[in-house]
Amino acid sequence: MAVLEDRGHRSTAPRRAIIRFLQGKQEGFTAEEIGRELPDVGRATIFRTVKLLLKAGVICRLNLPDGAPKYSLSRVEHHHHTVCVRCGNVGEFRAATIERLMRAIGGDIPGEAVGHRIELHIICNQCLLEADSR
Amino acid sequence: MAVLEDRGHRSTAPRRAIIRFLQGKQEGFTAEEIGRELPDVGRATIFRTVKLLLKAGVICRLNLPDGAPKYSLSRVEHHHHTVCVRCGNVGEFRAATIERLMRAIGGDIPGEAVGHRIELHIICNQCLLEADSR
DNA sequence: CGAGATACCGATACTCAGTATCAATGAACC
DNA sequence: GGTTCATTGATACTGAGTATCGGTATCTCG
Ligand SMILES: [Zn+2]
Ligand SMILES: [Zn+2]
Ligand SMILES: [Zn+2]
Ligand SMILES: [Zn+2]
Repeated sequence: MAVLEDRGHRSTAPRRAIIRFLQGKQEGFTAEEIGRELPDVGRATIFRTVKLLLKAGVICRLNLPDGAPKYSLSRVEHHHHTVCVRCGNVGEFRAATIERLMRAIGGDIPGEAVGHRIELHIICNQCLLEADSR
Repeated sequence: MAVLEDRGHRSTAPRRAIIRFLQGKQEGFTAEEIGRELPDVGRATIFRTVKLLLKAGVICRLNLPDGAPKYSLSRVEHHHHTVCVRCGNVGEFRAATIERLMRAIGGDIPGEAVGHRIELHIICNQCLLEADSR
């Protein structure tokens, strides 16, 4: 995980700490959450590093309808997100059919298509279970 | 456009002003933009009314990667947005194929699909023209 | 290794979108 | 017209993110 070095950035203790932290995380996390777990790292540095990692494509940001944006390790190249509307947990999915369809729609629309972003809103299995058992 | 009255809200001067303003708008607009055009309406009231109109389905919010969220009159029932990555202008589109596909994908994914949100990132014709003429 | 250039750091103060509070107002209903 | 209570605007606040800046650590090169 020498993404930053590869891009000409320095390897520093705060950056290593942040990268190590988010490698462990399976779910999405907020910037504030990183700060809580790494109290020795300054707030500004957290936002700076998150921005670097975004640009490097290591993580992706998810702007949810309310609440702070969530970040998540991006495990595969191009992908989209599932978001549980109850608990806010974030997952990833990929579907070649979508990509093909979005390319087709891009052709039908005035202007030049350059990308897209898709969110699938779900109620995750865990939340379904909790709802049942109540 | 008696959306608010229909939902049991009162018809007040600020609310009428805001609704009149955004009926004229073809493109997306920000909350701050409303305030600039309606300086007599208090800031809090603008946000309050925007929230009401969101809940009523009259407008929709678009959380762009950076910058303030944009709102736009929602002209048709269920739709998705095109966003120009240069100028930020917002459009709407609909495609039955997408809806069918998203339903199918929802079935393949753990949890219960309850909705989705799709953004098509484009460079709009106007921005393409400007780029050419330079 | 040692020195110099400079990227990076944390603390702090700031911006900007949105929200809570609250006294005053004015719709709605009779 | 009078009562009620939703709504208003001013103001103060929150919370995410950014600018600034003096000090520090990393890199590079000799
Ligand atoms: Zn992702
Ligand atoms: Zn895609
Ligand atoms: Zn819309
Ligand atoms: Zn454009």
